[in-house]
Amino acid sequence: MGASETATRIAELRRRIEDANRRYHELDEPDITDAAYDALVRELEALERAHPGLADADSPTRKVGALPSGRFAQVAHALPMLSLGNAFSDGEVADFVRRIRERLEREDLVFSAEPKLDGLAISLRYEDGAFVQGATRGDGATGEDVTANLRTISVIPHVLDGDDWPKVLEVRGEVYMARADFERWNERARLHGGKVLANPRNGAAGSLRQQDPAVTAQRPLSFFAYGIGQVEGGSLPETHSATLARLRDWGLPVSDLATVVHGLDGLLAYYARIGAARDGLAFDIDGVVYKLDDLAGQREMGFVSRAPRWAIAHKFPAQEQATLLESIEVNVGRTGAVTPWALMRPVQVGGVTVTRATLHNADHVARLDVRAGDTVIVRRAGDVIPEVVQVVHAQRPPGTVPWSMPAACPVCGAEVVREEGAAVWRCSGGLSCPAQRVQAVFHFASRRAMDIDGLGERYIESLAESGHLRDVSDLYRLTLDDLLDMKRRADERDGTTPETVKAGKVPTKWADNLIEAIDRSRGTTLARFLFALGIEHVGESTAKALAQWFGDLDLVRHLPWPLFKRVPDIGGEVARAIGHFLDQAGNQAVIERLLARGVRIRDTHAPNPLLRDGLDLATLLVDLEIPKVTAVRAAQLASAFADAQALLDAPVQDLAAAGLPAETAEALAGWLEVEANASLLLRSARALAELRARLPERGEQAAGPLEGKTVVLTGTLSAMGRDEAKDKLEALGAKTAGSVSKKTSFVVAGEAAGSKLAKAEELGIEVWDEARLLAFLAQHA
DNA sequence: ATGCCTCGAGTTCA
DNA sequence: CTCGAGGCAT
Repeated sequence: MGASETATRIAELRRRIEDANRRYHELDEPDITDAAYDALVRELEALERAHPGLADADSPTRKVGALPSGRFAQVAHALPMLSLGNAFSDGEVADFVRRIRERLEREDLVFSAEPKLDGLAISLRYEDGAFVQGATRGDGATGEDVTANLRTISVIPHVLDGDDWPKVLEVRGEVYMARADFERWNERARLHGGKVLANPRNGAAGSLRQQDPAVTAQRPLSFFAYGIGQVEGGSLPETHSATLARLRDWGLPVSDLATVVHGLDGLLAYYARIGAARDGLAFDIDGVVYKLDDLAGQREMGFVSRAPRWAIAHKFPAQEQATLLESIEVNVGRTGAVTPWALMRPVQVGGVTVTRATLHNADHVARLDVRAGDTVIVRRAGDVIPEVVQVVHAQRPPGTVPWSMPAACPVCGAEVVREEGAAVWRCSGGLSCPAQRVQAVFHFASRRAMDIDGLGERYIESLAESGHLRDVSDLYRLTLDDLLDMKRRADERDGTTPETVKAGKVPTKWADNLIEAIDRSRGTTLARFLFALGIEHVGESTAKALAQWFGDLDLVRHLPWPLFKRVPDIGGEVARAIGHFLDQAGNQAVIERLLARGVRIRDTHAPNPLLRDGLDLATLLVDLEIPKVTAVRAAQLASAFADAQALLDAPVQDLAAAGLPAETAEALAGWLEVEANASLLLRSARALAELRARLPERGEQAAGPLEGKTVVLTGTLSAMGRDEAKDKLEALGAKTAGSVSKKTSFVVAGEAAGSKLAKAEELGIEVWDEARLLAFLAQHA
């Protein structure tokens, strides 16, 4: 970089940092992430160090934070509130420790370590044990008087406990909003139209800045004390840790994660420990803070311009980062759902490189107002999946255009349509769309469906392109040659042909394995088979229910849709979707071919005798969803007519004679006149009779020990996988659910159980550890 | 009609 | 995991 370029860069950095300061402190609307801000400051500091001639007394590196906004009275801090230097790596922490060791000429250093809350730094002034004034940090020397607002925070004592406090005591600490409080607040705000807060930090800052303390009082704010400022007329202990203990004695909240550690190893171990616990903490933190514990040492170390030399903030890798959104593409899913996703310039977030993130649906894109060319903020929240949180509107380049859903499917060109009132847009191409076909096969082969190991999306695509795979039944007639041909094409297409293949050596082991995996999948269960078909609304759980209640593929595949409503948790929508799927000749043909090519269902059994209760004409009439025909009317009809045929043959006046109001009789007659309705009624009645005939006597089925129990699994089990545990519990009659509610019988918690365990404790639901589960399984094996 | 509670579907990276 | 939406009890 030349001298003039350096000067330009320095000016640019100063301008951007000042702008960010203004937004952060005065507007409570940060437009860049903390990590990006830190990076700017560090770059500027480095340049200024390297080019002392370009230093400037007005540079933001010489100030701490921005000037107060002026809406509150100003308060000069008796002792300045300083910020901390940052460390982003173990090396920087080691440098920090080394600097202290060298200056103090001491080997064994004792530090006080504590989490660094993501909130708002404030100072509380107590005189004669009474809270008299509270102020924000402001620029470090002068802050804003927010005493009235701070008084509304219940954990801040108005009067200190005990009587051994100094006459004047300034307590430094952080006002924050706990995550659960933040969530609860926003939930209510969305429901009842209050102010929705962007994140806990902004929530805390904004709440403390209210002109009306009554508004602040509504906000769920908390506080932790972490240090002291001015002290007069009394003395405090000579170590930081003892000072914290004293503050706690006086009734001030101090984080119980604050502790004393020894040397560099102690610091790094603390960092690792808090980092591991981070997601489970009740509040957001962005790092940990280390302070030399003895005050004599602190005094000896002193300060550099804007921070103490005896303390440092060790930051966690950012979980939020800004990056450039290069384009918005769309994906076509198994059901034809067209979902937009963001393609971004690679960025490190929470330790992994993120390049893509889902944008869910068109409404979501519109809500975020995100466009190609935007700078966006990406987050990896508690889980792994990255998410675009926010657009930095201030950094939008000119000439961007709002994104819109393409009118045609990018894969097959069919029209993209949206159902009335629905959120998702779908490709109308159905199975003639190659993308939907590929996804359908991928789903069929997936682990929870037919479990064909080794059949990935890339292979399926290639098989479909070359015409070897038109539908899932073709899987069962693939030959070794088909697979080798497919692989050759795929490698050519992607330019991934291995050198060994070019040299004439064609590996076939993988193909043998795949053929074997396909063959193994021929023996399957009814639940897996039904799930694998990919019927709309039929996921794993509904497929299991269908299998359990009907027990036989031949029965299921010829059942008219109203009969499916006899299964608990299947209503009109789902029943119709199943019926619609089965009504299509093409789908029946696929099932036929699957069976012809060797797929065998191994757990066929008689229908569940509990079905008996709903297998009558009255229930059928309700299930058919005939306009105006309620349960009461259906019962009247069922007792007045011998069977469905009799009902069908009845003239309107007979219907009325059965006790129906004229309006209902007419609606029913009109419905019966439609040919399709009449035949559905007859088909359903026949199916009902057949199903009835197949029902076994209501006998005492071997009820499992967990019959009627709903179990939720969470965390990692060591002795078995989650799926295995799930199967075993279900074999004993339990129902396994994905989330904890008051209906949950008990929760099995493995290692590192998270929110579900917390929820269980909150609801007072029984929790089993792995040992208890194993013991139970062993006992009932 | 309203408010749980579940299920289904789509999704990321190593 | 998170959203949206279906099922069902109230």
